[in-house]
Amino acid sequence: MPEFAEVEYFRKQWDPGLGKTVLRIAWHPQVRIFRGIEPKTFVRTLTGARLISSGAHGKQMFFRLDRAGLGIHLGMTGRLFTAGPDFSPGRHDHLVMFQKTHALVFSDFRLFGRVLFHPGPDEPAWWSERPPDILSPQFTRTAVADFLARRKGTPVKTVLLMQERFPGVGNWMADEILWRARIAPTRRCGTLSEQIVNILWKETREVCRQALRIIGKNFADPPDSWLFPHRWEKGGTCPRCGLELRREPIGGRTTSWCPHCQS
DNA sequence: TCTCGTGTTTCTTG
DNA sequence: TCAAGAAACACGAG
Repeated sequence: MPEFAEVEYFRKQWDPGLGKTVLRIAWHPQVRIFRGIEPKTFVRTLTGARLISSGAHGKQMFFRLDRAGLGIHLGMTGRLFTAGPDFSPGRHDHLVMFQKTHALVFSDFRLFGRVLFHPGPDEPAWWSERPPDILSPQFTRTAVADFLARRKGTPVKTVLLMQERFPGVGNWMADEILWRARIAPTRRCGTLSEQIVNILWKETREVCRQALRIIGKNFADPPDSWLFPHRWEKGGTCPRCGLELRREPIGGRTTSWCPHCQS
């Protein structure tokens, strides 16, 4: 579920814990989302640490504590929420940080999520070396054009899912962007004209901007004028031309698009 | 019982 | 060395 705007929504769910100390943690150390983390250091460092701030970049979140950095990726089914201090963790609640007034919970039943841990107050490389945010001035049309030019033979849908250039774009956002830009998801990057690449760049930013406004705030669904509400409906139709949408796997992901509008 | 999936990593092939 | 595609991961929902 979580892409760009949803990640921002989940990041804020731990806001009630900002400025407060972690009294104890409960976790499932054997679960694969914690791979690479040394259990003793993890528990010792987090216990007694204070949550300072949080940030989201693409699908990656970063929680800064006064003596450690905690990275969370939600994978397919991860979510963050806040519960009362007497919260009792369920089977899929793999990390709970208990504070005096709240419990900060990371839950993920499919275990495609990932927790990254960095003991120490400095920024770890996996956070400081992130690529330019799509809504930042560094996300230029030239950068996008260069990236596509190096992947001439790849379907454009597949390229939009590459996090090193399009951080935060996931399956539904990629489909939404291509639908707006009227580009068929199967098109190879090498066949896109400069003008089409410019439209793609512009719509990428536009979908991110609007998703953040609509979904990032309170997890509201995008309006009927978007492809989003129609993409999973059986016999779903294009909100622009009314003809039936096509659904097929492209680059290993289920893709919904309008063969009439997109070419 | 069987298929599918709003993601990433790793392996294989070219 | 790099690009492209496919498999693997885990489990609930329909």
